[in-house]
Amino acid sequence: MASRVIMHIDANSAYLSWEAVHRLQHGDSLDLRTVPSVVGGNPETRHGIVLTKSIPAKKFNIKTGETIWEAKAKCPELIIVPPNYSLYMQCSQAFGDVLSGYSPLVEQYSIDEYFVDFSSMHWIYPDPVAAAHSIKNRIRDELGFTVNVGVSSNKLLAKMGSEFQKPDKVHTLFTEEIMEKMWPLSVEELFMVGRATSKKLYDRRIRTIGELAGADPRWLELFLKSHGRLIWNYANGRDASLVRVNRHPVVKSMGNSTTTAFDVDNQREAYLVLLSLVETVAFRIRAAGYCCQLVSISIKDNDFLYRSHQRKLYDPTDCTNLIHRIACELFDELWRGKPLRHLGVSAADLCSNEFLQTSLFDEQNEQQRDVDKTIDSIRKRHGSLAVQRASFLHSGLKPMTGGTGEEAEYPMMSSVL
DNA sequence: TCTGGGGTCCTAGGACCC
DNA sequence: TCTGGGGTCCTAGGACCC
Repeated sequence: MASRVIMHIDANSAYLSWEAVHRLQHGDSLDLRTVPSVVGGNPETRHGIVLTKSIPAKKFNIKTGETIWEAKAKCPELIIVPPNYSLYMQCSQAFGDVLSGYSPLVEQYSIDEYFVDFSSMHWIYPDPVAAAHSIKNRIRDELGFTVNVGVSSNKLLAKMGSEFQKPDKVHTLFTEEIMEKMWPLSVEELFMVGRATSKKLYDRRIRTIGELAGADPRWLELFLKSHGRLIWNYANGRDASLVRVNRHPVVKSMGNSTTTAFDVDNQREAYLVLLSLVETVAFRIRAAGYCCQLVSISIKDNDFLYRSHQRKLYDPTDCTNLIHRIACELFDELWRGKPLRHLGVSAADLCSNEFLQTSLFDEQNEQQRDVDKTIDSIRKRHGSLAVQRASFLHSGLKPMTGGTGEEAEYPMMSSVL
């Protein structure tokens, strides 16, 4: 088999770059990328973390995921802009459209990352590195933001390559370069080695990707189970996964969650928050033509203790009221009275709603489904606030919580490339 | 002045059936 | 009265990704 050519294209500081480009296009004179700045939430509503940072902000040691407050302490003149997800969806789309002009084999991996398979393109683009530069420059010149491109023979190595020096760079990481370019890096730089795994590895004197690659995989499996074998293969640059073109978004679950602006300490308020989450979740599963057969809720108390509870359903459903009723029952079984800062609802075990059995004596009757359908169509036409439940009036809560504004057209990344 | 929100996959333990 | 295994399903929690 001819060797494969895979590219991974990653937008540099995606949210922040897109925000910067958008502002420049709308007459702003300041380019956010040139000053210490972050895209982040609002601390007043307890959403205050850094989502993306500019490169000058990185020089102040500001990290993604830390609080706005910590970031400000490191850099008082830091500029903070709130996220605008529907803008990011559009940028992401435009990004993908450029890539589709190069190869039909394009896979969106997340909002700011794509894989492109160039294996069969060698007679159009005989030099993959030149093609990578062309992609990088075209996106920069036409869309106004920069990307990193990793070029290799599989997805894992291409992805690792795109992480090297940023921004606006092309890097290769072919098999013969692994030893020199990848093995000296610390283990936590390897895809799928996070905090917990890197601690276990460090405890056992494995600090670099090279040391992991040289370890005995059977020994790794003793304390990391199957994950040990996975990261050992990755450390050795082995990955046979394919660029999944036209992959039908086989979504496994749809959920929404929210950190409330204040602690929720009574059942009535909790039910209302759950309702606003279920409104969004149920709307999304109906819009995608699904029914769910598993409802789960999660809570986080004011000590950040996280717990969840779920229930399998006998009849699949996409009905707002029914899902909400189940969520409330699950809540009563789960909650032990501690004030809560976060609630979530998720619908899983999705199936098509095409042949949904309608039983006559439950909440899933024809009328109920018609009501949901009607409300959905009004919301699609006039926005999510066009119809809202009376229970939210004067509640201080949003009638629909969660979601990004637009439906994402791609599946979320999975742990296996 | 604390610490988001969207996902996927894996594991361990218990229930239940044969 | 006291004892098998194997298989599947369900649930809770944890790890990872962006």
